[in-house]
Amino acid sequence: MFYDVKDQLTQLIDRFCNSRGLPVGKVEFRSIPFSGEWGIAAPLFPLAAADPDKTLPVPKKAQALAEVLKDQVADLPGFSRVEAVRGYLNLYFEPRQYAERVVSAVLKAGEAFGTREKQGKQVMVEYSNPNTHKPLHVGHLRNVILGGSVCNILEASGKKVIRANYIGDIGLHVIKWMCNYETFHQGEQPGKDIMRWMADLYAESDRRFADDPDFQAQVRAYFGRWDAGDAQIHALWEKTRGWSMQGFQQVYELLGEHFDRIYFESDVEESGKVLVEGLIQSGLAEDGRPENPVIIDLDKKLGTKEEYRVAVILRSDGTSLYATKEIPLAIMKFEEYDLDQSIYVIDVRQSLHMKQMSKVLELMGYPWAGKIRHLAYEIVNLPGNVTMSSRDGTVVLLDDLIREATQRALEVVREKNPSLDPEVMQDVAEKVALGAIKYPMVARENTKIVTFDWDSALDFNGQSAPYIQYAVVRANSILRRFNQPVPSEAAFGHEMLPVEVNLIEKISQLPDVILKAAAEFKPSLIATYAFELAQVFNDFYTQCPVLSAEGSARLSRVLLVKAAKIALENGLSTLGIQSPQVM
RNA sequence: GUUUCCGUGGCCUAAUGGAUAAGGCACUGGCCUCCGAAGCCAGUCAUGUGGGUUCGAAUCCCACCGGAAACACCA
Repeated sequence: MFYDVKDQLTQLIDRFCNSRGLPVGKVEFRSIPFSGEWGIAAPLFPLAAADPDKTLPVPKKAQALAEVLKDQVADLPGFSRVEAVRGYLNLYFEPRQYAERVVSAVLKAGEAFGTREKQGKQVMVEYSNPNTHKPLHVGHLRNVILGGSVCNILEASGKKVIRANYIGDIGLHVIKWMCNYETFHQGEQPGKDIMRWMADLYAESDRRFADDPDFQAQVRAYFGRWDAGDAQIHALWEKTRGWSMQGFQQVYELLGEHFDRIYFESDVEESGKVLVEGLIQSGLAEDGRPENPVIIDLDKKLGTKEEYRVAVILRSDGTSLYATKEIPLAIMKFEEYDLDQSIYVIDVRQSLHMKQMSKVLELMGYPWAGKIRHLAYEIVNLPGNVTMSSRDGTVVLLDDLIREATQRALEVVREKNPSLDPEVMQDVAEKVALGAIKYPMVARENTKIVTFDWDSALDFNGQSAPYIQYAVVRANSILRRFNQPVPSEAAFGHEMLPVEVNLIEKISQLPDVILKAAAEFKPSLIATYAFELAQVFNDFYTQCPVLSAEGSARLSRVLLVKAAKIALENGLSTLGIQSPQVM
């Protein structure tokens, strides 16, 4: 916030540098540690190091520069105090003015606080990418929450975002499911809980396929009929895929996710095969059929060594692969939309494939190939660094997790707040449970493995979404008791406590945090910020009376509480986490 | 073998190259006649190893150690 103040300062420092023959642009601002008093600091070491006059060591030179600059900036308006300490020029804001500016800006912007005007071209983010006929597990959750959150953050930073979902609706897993269904569950219909039903049948077909050679043979025959275009099987496929999509839709609604464009794997299979033929014609791809697959030897083409390896783009029997379909999909995206960036939220294990794909597109001559970006994230493991495996039955199904967490949250709400209306209770429990589940998925860096364990997933204390939500509820409680309309212009005439200043400072950081998170595709920055803001708010809450405050402090603090609540809610919402008003 | 990612207290995590490395969990002890105790306060404990770059390194570079992953027909 308050770039104008920083601009003024920068100009002043630049003029100073010019007059002294020092390089311009060496001075950046950061905040002063050890708060209590709000201000910005300029470390002068880079400037000191750039000074051609080397008679003084850098730290001493920095201190000398700070002292000279201190006098120059002494009469800038809006600052209460300037000091030169250990090579830093520290400027302390006039606290009242500062408080009024921050709080008024937040109250005025409301839900839009922290978001920027739309600017620039649109960005597509592909995420979620589930397979039909299969259950969703905690690994899928990280993808959905990370992808959705990145979309929210990009939107808040001013980008137009297209949310894309690429559905795996064909392949062996689908054939297995249908073959099992037709043989053992002919005519059955999904109940209300479609995902659970589909998942149970998938597990059953998977088990049969692994254990029963007869069933395996049956599935192979079934696959043959599918390939031959059997009308009955295709009709069943359409129907069962529809069930799966309905199930996904239920989950997305529960998670608060939506998509603007859905691509199906089946849509790009044929065009992929056609493209492969073209690649063979143009000499980029080598056709090794019938013994070997169709490949592109990228290292050979590029003269690199063990860097791009060999991309296999069509099986030796002519059937399609992952890579076969990725190429037409990427093209389709750029044909349909004028994109500034095409982002793929896909786990880190596919890094080489993503690298190969964008290189192939580049070699094919598409000028936009460089706009493709793989947003890699690490997988979700179990304690002891155990990978979840459906074969070992160690996967944690999303369904079970949500159910369990909601149940647990409901018990806690009932215990903490027994007088609530049962419907409100249920609503609160869902928001708390979903928040608790989502938060760990975005609270660590994308490249770090998330370890899932039931204890911490169901723990609503400490650094967690419920902790942050609780701060919102406390703030709301004060506002409810205040029970008067809150003006959007703040005035701070009273002597402020350090906790108040800290809170204001933290609130003011949200816009910058969002911009940084957007630039780096890191929701974790906001997750950390929101928690810290909640901590500072709790500090304020325990140390600073609001409704019982004397004189003008009362209204000022009410306004501050409102501003804090807005910042907390806006931070959470970019993470896809809702804020209950009571809990 | 090649490449990528990770390594911070007992466990998990944070820190635009900048000031005294910040939190959470767990553990121990305290705090509800006072705006909601899902909270607050207090206490013990940390940058894998060795070099280098820099005025300054958890952060950048090199080597090594430890863990994970990818590397021609699964996605």
